[in-house]
Amino acid sequence: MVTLSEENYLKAIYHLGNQGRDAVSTNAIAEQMETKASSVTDMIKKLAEKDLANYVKYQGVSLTNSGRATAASVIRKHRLWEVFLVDKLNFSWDEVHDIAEELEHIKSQKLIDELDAFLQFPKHDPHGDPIPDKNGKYTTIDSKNILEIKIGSQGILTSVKDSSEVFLKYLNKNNLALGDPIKIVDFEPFDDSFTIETHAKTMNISKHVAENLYLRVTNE
Amino acid sequence: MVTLSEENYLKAIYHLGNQGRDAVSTNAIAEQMETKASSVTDMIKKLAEKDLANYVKYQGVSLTNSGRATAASVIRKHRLWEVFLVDKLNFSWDEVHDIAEELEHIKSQKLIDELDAFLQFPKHDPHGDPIPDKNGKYTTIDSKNILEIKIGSQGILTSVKDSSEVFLKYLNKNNLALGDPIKIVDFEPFDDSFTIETHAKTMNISKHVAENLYLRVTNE
DNA sequence: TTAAATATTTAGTCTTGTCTAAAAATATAT
DNA sequence: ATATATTTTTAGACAAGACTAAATATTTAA
Repeated sequence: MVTLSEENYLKAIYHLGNQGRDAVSTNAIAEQMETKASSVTDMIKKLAEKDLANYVKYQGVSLTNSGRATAASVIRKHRLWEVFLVDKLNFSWDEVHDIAEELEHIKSQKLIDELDAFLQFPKHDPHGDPIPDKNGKYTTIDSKNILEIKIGSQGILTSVKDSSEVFLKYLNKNNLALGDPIKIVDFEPFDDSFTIETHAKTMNISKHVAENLYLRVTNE
Repeated sequence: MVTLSEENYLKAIYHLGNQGRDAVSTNAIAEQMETKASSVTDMIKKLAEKDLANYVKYQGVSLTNSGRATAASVIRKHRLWEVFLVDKLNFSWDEVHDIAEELEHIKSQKLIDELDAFLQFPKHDPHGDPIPDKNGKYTTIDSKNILEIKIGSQGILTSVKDSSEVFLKYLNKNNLALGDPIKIVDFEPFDDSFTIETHAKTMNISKHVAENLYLRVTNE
């Protein structure tokens, strides 16, 4: 039996270290989970005890196959519930994260299978993140963030890295949504900002915004 | 902030004592919640401290308006989620209770409002129990259990008192479902059993079954 | 290659919710 | 009306999960 708190730690380790394969530091987990390093050490020991994590003192932690499967399952549930909230219950993409954080811990295999079918087996959540299948596998779209794309290229906005409410509301305000075509028009070295063109509008975005927007490049 | 455990105690008190208005004994709560009387005493003190319950030592506990509203809200969520599981996700009525016990604690007013609308504002859950509205109010159907109904009367099965899996599976096996017309054909004083007629079939049911079936009498 | 800085772990404490065993109050029965 | 039984509360303990402060490793820099 995996507790709610253990599931949250597994998720953090999964996200921080290449799906939990790489060793992740105690401090990195503490920061991600907004908790103290000593609490992390305590929990890591419990995860190792349950064979969910590989732990060597002072050397960080990685996930076992079992831990990775559990983490992927929680993430699958989180993202499916997000799709449900947006597609069926009229939530917007900036409102769903916190509720999905609760729903992801509901324990029922049939529930998640039926929900998946009800939503017609979506492949991505409302922020463009891939939804793992029952075996934890998912296909990643070949997309790059704007910092990595050549000036003059065009692409389709496929996902956002930061899913926080404040960032998503910024995108709403500027009429940017997943699926929008975007062209990288210019780069300004003084402040590392970009000029992009979308729909009919041309706008300037900061480096901080640019690195959170991922495009599937269609035209370079 | 009301914790998950507090919500469960409020629900128990609500169910045991006329929507929490009557004083309920410590032992009754302990039995309902499958816990120990000493644990109940501890929790009751916390509920009283938070002004969710009225508590006088050795005299039982009842709910305050605030406690009653919280309990009704949890029950509302439980029953709406049950409708969701049955109507949208192909669950049968004997599979939904345990999952709804988890879902009822998800905290989001918008979630429950939107779910209610998505389900088209259902008035009853899959077991015929009424769903409280946003203010905790609900209308009860005028129904009676079979022990209270005259021999020869007919009615429609509107709800079941026991929602346990084992009882519901018994009803499934015997092709009894909410909405079915039922006629009380005979009573056998030797073992307090009843003969009932439903659809084309005549069957015998024990007293224990009879007292868990509620009918809206149509014809006496 | 040591000294200083940083990261991690340990030890001890706290809160929540539970438990057992004992004490106290209430209810029941002779 | 008093002894017995039952119910309820109290006292003390425990597990999970978190925290602070102190100790120990590891990393970085002079």
